Amino acid sequence: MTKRSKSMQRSLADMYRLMSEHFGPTHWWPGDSPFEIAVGAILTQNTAWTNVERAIANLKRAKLLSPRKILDCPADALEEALTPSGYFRVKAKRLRHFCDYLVTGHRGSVKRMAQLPRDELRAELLQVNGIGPETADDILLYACDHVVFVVDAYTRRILSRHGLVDPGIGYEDLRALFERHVPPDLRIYQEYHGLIVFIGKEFCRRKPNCAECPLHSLLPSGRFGLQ
DNA sequence: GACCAGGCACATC
DNA sequence: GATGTGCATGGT
Repeated sequence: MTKRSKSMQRSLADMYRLMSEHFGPTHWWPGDSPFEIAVGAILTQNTAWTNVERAIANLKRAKLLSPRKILDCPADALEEALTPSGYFRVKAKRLRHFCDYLVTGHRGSVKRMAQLPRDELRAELLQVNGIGPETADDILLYACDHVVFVVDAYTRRILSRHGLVDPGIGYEDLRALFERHVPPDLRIYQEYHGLIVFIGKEFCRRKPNCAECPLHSLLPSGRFGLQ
């Protein structure tokens, strides 16, 4: 292992420890079933989680939280339920595409779908219109218990602000970086992403609050205040 | 009232 | 292959 690689390994371990000490266990991702988790992954695309919660509550109230119910229900009823999560027309379509895939390919069962090997399932999910790399990895990690590192806007922002990666690093490169340097453990990967979301929301939005951030001590000297 | 949020597909160059 | 644009709501 190269010196550079060891240093990255240490930085990512420090990051996890600091976040973990600050927040304790996050038990991320919320959801009563694997299917609900997958639905949340689609609905949270470019959207605040609070808005997603309302939409999921609507789906539950309308008894629509199952793949076949979603496929059977009229488009406008589905869109109405999804309204609070924003982009409701796009998301209604994306949800249908996913449900169609699930019913056609896996008899409507996320559990059955999860039996596929990780990379095979990932490739299948990426073929579904409306599921990109982050959504696919959310579903793999939290709904299917596959060990995969989820990269999101916060992950890229936090690592680049700490000088660990180039801000323009691509999704797959950043995922590979984590998977090379963090030992593959399901609970740790689930927690790691959850902690990044917590940190991101609290300290690392467009107007970052680095002074209060538990990761402050990891900032390379001279970078503080340059965000 | 402007700006922003855990993306993604599609058009255009 | 990079870059731009539409999609929509609710919080700050």
